[in-house]
Amino acid sequence: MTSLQDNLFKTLSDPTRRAIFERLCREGEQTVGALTLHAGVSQPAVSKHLALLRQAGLVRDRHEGRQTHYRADLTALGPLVDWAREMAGFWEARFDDLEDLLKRMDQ
Amino acid sequence: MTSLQDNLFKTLSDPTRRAIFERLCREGEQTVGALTLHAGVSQPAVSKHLALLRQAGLVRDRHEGRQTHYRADLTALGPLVDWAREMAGFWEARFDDLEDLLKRMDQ
DNA sequence: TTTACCCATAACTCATTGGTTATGGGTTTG
DNA sequence: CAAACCCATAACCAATGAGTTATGGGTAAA
Repeated sequence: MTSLQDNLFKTLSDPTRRAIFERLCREGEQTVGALTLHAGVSQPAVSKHLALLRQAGLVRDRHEGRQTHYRADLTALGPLVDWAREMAGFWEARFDDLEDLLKRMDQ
Repeated sequence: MTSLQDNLFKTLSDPTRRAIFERLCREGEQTVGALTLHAGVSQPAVSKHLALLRQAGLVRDRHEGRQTHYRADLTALGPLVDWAREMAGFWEARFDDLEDLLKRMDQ
């Protein structure tokens, strides 16, 4: 019964972890060390966050020598957007005044 | 420092709570009692979930006699969708930068 | 080879939180 | 008025999880 959204929401609900993901989105591939410099927590903490992000499919890792490079995988956000769209769909079927949200989602 | 997304992700990360929200999206306004029937947890648990959903702006309540009606407010999902779009935007921007750079290197 | 470095895992602590039962305020019903 | 009902809050408990320090495996550097 554990849905796809479960892992995504849980994984992104922690601010530190989400910040790591955001940084990977903004600045592209980063090593664990580089991420640790700006994370505000210890290196093991960063490693654990990265492991969870990887388990959720939000990042991929690449080993090069003694360092590991991580990069964001945006396609994993699909189910999240789909979920929001589905919820909006149910809602829109009943009422009609959220043009605002739908516009932002449809673009 | 606590962003808008913080509350949204945290609030939606619990499966029971998200199921309550989804039900309100699907079936419209519901009383606490009706929600409790399908929530699989006790009535106080449902009340606490609803309080958190309300705090996140995801639901609104309406008092009528001795029962309280809750309904979903989808506009609260806006920041979540915006965030996903922003992340995808960063990703595309980097990609464009790369293409731009490669193009300049070619000539 | 020895040393230094990068990262992941283990072991543990502490705070958070989702669950429970108990209870009370407010509202209908008998 | 009395009783039943709906919901929210209080108080408590157990599990989860995010953080730490310690450590080890693997790779580059001296």
